[in-house]
Amino acid sequence: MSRALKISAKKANLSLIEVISKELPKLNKTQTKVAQAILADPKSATESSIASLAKKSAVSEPSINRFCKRFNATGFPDLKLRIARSLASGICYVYPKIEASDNVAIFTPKIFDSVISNLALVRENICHQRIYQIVERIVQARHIYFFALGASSIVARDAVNKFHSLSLPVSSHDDILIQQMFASKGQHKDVFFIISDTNHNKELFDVAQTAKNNGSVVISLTPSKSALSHLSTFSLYADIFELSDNQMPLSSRVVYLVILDVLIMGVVLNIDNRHDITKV
Amino acid sequence: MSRALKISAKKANLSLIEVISKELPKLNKTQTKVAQAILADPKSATESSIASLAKKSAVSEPSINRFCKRFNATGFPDLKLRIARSLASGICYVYPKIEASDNVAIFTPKIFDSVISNLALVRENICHQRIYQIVERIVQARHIYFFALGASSIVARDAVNKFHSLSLPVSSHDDILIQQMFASKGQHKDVFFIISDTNHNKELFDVAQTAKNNGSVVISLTPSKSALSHLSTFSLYADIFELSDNQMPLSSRVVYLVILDVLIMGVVLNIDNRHDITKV
DNA sequence: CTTGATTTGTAGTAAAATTACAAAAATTAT
DNA sequence: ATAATTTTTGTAATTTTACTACAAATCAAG
Repeated sequence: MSRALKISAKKANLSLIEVISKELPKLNKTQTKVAQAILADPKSATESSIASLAKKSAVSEPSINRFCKRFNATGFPDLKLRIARSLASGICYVYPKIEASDNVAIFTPKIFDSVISNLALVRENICHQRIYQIVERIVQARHIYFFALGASSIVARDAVNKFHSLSLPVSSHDDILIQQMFASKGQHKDVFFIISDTNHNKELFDVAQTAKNNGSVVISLTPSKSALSHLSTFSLYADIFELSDNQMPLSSRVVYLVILDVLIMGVVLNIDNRHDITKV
Repeated sequence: MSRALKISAKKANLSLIEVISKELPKLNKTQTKVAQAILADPKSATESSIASLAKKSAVSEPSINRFCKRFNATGFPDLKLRIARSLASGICYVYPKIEASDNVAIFTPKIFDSVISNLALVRENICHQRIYQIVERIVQARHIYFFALGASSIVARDAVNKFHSLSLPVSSHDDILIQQMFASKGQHKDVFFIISDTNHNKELFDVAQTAKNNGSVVISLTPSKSALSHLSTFSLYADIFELSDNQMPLSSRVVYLVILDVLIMGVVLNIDNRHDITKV
C-alpha cells in the first residue's frame, strides 16, 4: 500500500498540467494568462508555436519563454514536450478501488490499469539473474512438479501445458495430499515449483519443507515476504496490489502467468542454443 | 502478420513507435537508419533537434524531414510530439520479436511490454455497451457454459472458478464432444460462452451453430474477424499481437483473463445493486 | 511626485526546420 | 554493358521559430 503511494507520487511530478493548475493562484497577471491559455486547450498548446500561443494568451513571446522557465523547462519546446507527456498517458499508474457506484465505463479501465500497473512494476523489479538460474534448473530437472492451490492453480496448469509442448517432464497437482505424496518421494534432481498468491500458506509450506528435506530443488513464486520464499532454493517475488478487497485475485494470476511465460521463453532459448545465450 | 499491419494502418491512435518498428522492414536504406536511430533511444529523439538526429543517424536533415512525412507527420516537431505521446506511459508500445540471441535482460522486458501493449490496446477499444449487455445476460442465465480448446481452456476454467464463487450456475468443458452434446441440449435461457484465440475454428463454430439453432444465447470472445463472432448473439473482440511465431500464445490468454475479470466485476456490481448501476 | 525595483514588450540574433534544386544512385530499356 | 529514366539523397538558400539583450512601462515605497 505504501509502495503504491510512492509510485503515484513519482508519477505526480511528471504531470505538468496538474502542476500548472495547482500553481495558478500563485502566478502574476501575464503568467496567469499564459497558464489559462495552456489549460484551456493543452493539446493544441503542444502543437502550436511560441508566436501563436503568445497571440492566443495576449502576451509577448518572451513572456511565454519566462513562463517555461518558471516551470523548470529549458525553453518552449521543452515545455511542449512536458505537456505532451503529461497529457498522453491514457493509463493511470495508480491502484484505484472499485466503487459500488462505478458503471461499466468507469470500472473497465480501472481493472485494466490495475493489471497494467502491476505488470509494469514487476517488469522493473524482477531479478534477471534469478530467472537465469531457475531456467538452468528447469532444463536439467528430472521432473518438474507445479503445485498451487485455489486461483493460482490455473497458472500451474498453464505452465504444464507449455512446458509439456517443449517435451519437458512436467506435471501439476492441486490436491494437497497428492502434493505431499510427490514431495515425500522427491529425488535430488526433481524440481518442485510452488505458486502461491498468499503470504503464508501452511499447507504449501509443509509440502515445500518435505521436498527440501529430501534434497529436491524448491522454486517458489510468491509475494516477497512469504515464508515459502525463505525456504526455497530459488524464489521469485511479485507483490501485487489488487483493486478489490473481496478475496478475488485479479492481477496476481495474470502477473504470475507472464512470469511463467518468461521462464518458458528462457527455456526455449536455452534449448535452441545450449551455449551461454541466456547468461545475464 | 498481415493482420497486424492492417490494424496499424486503420487505427490512427496506435503509437508511432509501434508503427515505425512495424514498418521497419519496408523502409529503404536511409530511412532505416533514421528509424533505427529513433528506436534506439526514442526519448532522446524527442529532445533533440533535426540536426543532431541527422548526425546521429548519419543522414542529411532533409532525409529526417522526409522520414517525418513518410509517417504522416507534418514535420519534425510533429514527429517528436507523436513520439513523445507514444512514450509518455513509460512502456514502449512496440511488439518486438524475440531473437535467438536475446539474453534474459533483453527478452524479459520484451515479454512484459508485449502483454502490456496488448492490454492497453484492448482497454481503449473494448465496447462498454457490449460488456453491459453480456453482464445482463449472464445474471439472467439459467446456466452458463464456458467452451474453449487448447490454451484458452484455462481462461474458461478460471471464469468458472470465479462465477462459481458468486453462486452462478456455470460449468466449463474442453472436450469437443461434450461441448457438442450440451449445445444440442441448450435451452432458451442458457448462455454458451465460447472462447477462441484463433480466427477460425471449425469445431467450436459448429458447437456455436448448434447452440444458436436451439435458441440459446451465444457469446464469443475471439479475434475481431472470426466466423464465430458473426454467428454470436454478443461478441467481444480482442486482436492480439503475439511476439513469438511459434504457436505459443502468450498475450492472448492474459488479455482474455482480464476481459473475463471485467465481466465478473460487472456481475458483482450488478448483483450488489440491482438498479441501473451498470448502465453505460 | 520621485526613486528603485520589478515586470513586460520591442527588436535584433541565433537556431531550427523546411524548401528548391542539383547531384548521385538505382532501375529499366536498349 | 550502357544510355535513359526514375528514384533517392544531399547542398544551399529560405523561411520559420525560439531566444536574448535591452529599453519602456508598471508598480511600490519614501
